[in-house]
Amino acid sequence: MAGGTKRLPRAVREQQMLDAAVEVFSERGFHETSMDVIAQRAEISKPMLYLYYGSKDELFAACIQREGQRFAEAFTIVGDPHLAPREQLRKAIEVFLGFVAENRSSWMVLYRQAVGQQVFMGQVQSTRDRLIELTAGLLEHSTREPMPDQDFHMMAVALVGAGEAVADRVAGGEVTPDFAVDLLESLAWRGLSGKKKGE
Amino acid sequence: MAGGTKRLPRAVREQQMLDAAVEVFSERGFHETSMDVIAQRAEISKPMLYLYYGSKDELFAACIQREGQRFAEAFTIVGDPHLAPREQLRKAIEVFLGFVAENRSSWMVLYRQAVGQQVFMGQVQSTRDRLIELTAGLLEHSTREPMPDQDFHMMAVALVGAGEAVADRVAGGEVTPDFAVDLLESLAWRGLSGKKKGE
Amino acid sequence: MAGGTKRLPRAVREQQMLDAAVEVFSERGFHETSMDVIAQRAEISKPMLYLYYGSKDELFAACIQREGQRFAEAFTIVGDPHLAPREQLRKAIEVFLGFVAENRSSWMVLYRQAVGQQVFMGQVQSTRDRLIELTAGLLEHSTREPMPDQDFHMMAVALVGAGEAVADRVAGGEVTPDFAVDLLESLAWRGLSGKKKGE
Amino acid sequence: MAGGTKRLPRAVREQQMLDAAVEVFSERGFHETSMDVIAQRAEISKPMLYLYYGSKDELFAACIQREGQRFAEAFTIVGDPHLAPREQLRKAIEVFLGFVAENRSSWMVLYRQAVGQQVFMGQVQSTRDRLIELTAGLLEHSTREPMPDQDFHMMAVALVGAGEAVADRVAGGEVTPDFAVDLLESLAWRGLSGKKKGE
DNA sequence: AATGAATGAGTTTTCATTCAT
DNA sequence: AATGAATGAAAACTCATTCAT
Repeated sequence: MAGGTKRLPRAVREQQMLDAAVEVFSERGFHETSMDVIAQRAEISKPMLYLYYGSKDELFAACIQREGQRFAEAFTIVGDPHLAPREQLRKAIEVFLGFVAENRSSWMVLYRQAVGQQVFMGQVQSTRDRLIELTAGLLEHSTREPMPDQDFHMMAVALVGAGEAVADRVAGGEVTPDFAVDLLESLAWRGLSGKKKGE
Repeated sequence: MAGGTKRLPRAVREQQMLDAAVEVFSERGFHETSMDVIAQRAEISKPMLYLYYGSKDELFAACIQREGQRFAEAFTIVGDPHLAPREQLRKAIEVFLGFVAENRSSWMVLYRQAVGQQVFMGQVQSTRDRLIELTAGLLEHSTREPMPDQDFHMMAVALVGAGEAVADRVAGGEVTPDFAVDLLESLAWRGLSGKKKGE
Repeated sequence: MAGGTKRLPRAVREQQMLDAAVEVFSERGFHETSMDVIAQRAEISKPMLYLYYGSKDELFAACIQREGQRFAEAFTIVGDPHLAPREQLRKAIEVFLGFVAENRSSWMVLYRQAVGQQVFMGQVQSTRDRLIELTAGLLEHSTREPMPDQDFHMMAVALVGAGEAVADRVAGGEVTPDFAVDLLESLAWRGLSGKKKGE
Repeated sequence: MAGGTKRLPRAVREQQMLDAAVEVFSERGFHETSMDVIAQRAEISKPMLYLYYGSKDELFAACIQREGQRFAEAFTIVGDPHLAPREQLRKAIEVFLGFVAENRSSWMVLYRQAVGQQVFMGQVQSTRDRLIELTAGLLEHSTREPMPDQDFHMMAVALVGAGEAVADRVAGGEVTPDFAVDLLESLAWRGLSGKKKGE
């Protein structure tokens, strides 16, 4: 009878909770965040959190999961076979940095939070691996240079690493996504030898 | 039977403690590590830890500090003016990955641990920044392409990011340092356009 | 076997905890009392104490607060304007010593505990000050002697001090409240010059 | 050979330590004071403290002891049989408040510190008792009113209580010793009925 | 005579987690 | 379906106290 005790369908509640969790985790970090605070933010009681997610770890995992999902989905467009591989690579970089720029508070921080929590490293790595494989594939189709797969893979590792580093700066507002895209693309294709600003 | 409860001079104990701390922190992560465990590993009592380092945070900071120091020192060789800038860059990459390969359990993990602990980000960033500036300088002297400083800086950010990503793989034993050095150098100079294995 | 682990409404538990806390603090003193012991005495778990009161200091403050409150309330009767000032003063002394006699284990000891704990001195002094002002007012209206306010105030300080000292003896069972009331009243009015027992 | 390690005769060291201890205890309170700090202040090592005083409690006891002694000694003058009893009482009040005024940082605080530490209450009480007996004796010889000893004793309790309360104000600088002496003497002899300022 | 080095034993405090309603 | 009430378990930190030199 008292106000505020709504009966909501499960799916809605779940999202409401994840929203709150992502928010708080991203603001304060995993360990600094207590279940109390998440419950408060989600405007539900702690037992509800446990009913739906079982434990703090599982809740955090669910957060990474969902955000990773959204991230991955952003890349579906890249596979467009109408585009030349080079175009696809550029597109991929755009999508990546674009996503980061628009979701800094949620994804970037979750990402940076999850890294360093041994327990979740696996999940992060798996999201990252998907990105690396995607990149490796694009590289392979974009160049005539014949290289062993292994090389493409490691090159993709390096490029994604570069991308993440730059993404941090984008998220921090230190560079514009546009500038960063050019820079990364240029790095990928020509390294220092051919970088020409704005070209 | 265990190593003996000797009276050691302060300086020695300090290092002994840091050794243990670096070890445990690197194995379990900052939050998952209790002072109790560090004390056990160092074969001393908890109060000593506090006597010497004041708090868990300060102890961890001291770890980062020392390892960062060692890391930085490894680079002193790079400044050698007898070498051409390109040689210097290659040398720097070698040093970087070499250090990581030989200190995986301590530095790499500390590095990865410290990131994501808001409080220590500053310290990590400052070590990283030194590396970035060093790199930016090398880039600037290695190319004839005229670019704004800002561009060199961001390019260095990207390269260091790539280096860190590759370093993770080196630390994980997935690639040899040699291979990784070639790859990074190649990326830096020619990007994909000119990568030729073993060249 | 022990009193039962029931779910009690907040307000009830709060009092239960304060009761236990006052008891233990009064028996052992502030510093000698651990939260563990209070929790045991209250038959609840330590986290509850923290949930309700936040910290040991705050809990102790709450104790002083509540007991000070009860003490102050005992004096409401004194303000009765139907009584002559002299009657009021006597009444006040009666109330004061009566309260102490009946609440020795809680108030007197808290009072004596709180003094000497720098942090809580303020709170004690403020309760004491109320008493002093009350007394000063009564003195002022009870005598024809014109004196500066300052004098009444300091005289009240002295009388309250005398009252506290005697109260200690009352609390210790060394004198009866009745005897003590006569003595204090006599001291207040005539000093040694006119003390006549039972007059 | 290094400076500062003097060999001092036992008696000197003892006083040096007590001086430091009284100082620190009075500044910070018993529980808030650590042996470390006392040792530092005394410019000796902690083991010395233990060698000389055995334990923190014993050290504090020694502090009270010494200060109580000094206090008691101040009263030797009072016993002067050349003076009339009334004069002696006035003198006693003067001595008491004078002592407090000049030793506030040491004695007053120790006094206020010791009260409330159950363990030392006994010692404080015994110093206080000496004062009360002294006072009771003076009262008995100062008045013609015949009263049971018990009455004199309790009257002395009250007066000493008043004295202590006023002493606090003197120590706090809220009143001058002179004013306070008049007030207390007046209270003792005439109560409110006859107080005449400056008379 | 004197001390730097070392610790056992507690204390407060904080959470993730679960009943009982 | 939902929650206020409750706790077990552990972590950081402190201090009086004692060796070994």
